[in-house]
Amino acid sequence: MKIDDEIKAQFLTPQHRALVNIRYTSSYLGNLQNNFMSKFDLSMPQFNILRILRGAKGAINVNNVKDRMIEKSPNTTRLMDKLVDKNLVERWRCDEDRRVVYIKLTEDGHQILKEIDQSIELLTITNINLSDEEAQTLSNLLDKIRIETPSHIEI
Amino acid sequence: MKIDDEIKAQFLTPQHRALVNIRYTSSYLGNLQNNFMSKFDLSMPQFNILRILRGAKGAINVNNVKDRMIEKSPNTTRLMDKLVDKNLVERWRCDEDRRVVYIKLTEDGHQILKEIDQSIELLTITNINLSDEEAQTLSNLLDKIRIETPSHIEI
DNA sequence: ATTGATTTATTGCCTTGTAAATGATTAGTT
DNA sequence: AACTAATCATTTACAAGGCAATAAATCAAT
Repeated sequence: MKIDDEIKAQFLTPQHRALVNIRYTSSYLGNLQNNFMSKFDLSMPQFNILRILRGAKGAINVNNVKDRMIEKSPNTTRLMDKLVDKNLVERWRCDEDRRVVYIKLTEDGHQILKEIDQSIELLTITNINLSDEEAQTLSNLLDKIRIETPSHIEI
Repeated sequence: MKIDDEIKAQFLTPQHRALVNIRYTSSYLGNLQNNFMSKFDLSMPQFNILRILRGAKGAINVNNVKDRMIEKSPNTTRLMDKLVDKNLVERWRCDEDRRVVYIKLTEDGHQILKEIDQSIELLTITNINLSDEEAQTLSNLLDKIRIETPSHIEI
């Protein structure tokens, strides 16, 4: 459905419509993702951490995980707490630098990733139904929005 | 910055990149909005409710407000709780149908909206730096994503 | 060697989003 | 009239994002 019909609002400009559309579509896609992940008793952010750890092929520290998610570190710690509770990851303090905490997948963690891989629907949470060209255009426009943020707004 | 540089991840397809970009840009824009609104001791969702009430030009019920935000009613109630605490809106139960709750702006509510209007930066939270054509293209692509969600995913 | 700054990770607190259950009221059906 | 269903709003419970503050360890510089 077009954004104008889904939200009972009149947009003053195409820019305004696009902005609301970004927020709305993002939330829509996030819901799809979480909905899918709930079958595995995971949230999408939790799944992301698991994937990052698998990609790392071994133990990495919390900062490395944080860098690969675009989130504030407090959240990373808390998400990992839950994965530890579920026995999907292991966490321990580094001996050389005792500020650092290492983290890696457990066997259970590897196992659940395998199960998720086997689910065909995984496609639907890492893909969208656009052609290569359309997807590229979309990414470029989004990049442009972030690049051209007015300088008087400090982030 | 391009999404590939902001997120230290390699994307397998343009579709995957676009999907992450939507989520990322949405969060980026949401932060800008909340950052701006914090000057008025408001969050963006709270501001949205105030604008909806102004648009309604009088008292409307909670369901009407909910319809204009694409959100679950529990949240609407809670957001309104906070606006009541700040004395920006008024709330009372309907006499004809005692299930219904009406809500409207107070004088303080009108006042704060005026202040926000006068702030030039408001432009930056309802606009993005794209041309009309670009914004239209973006909206069309986002609409398309939502339309073409695979049917085996129930939302 | 000690002080001060920086880094790493965590905790606390607040707001939002979502799902499920509940309460209260009204509408509809037999 | 009585029973059931539907509607409206709220409460409860939990997950997640964000900011600020903190603890602990390390680095750096005098």
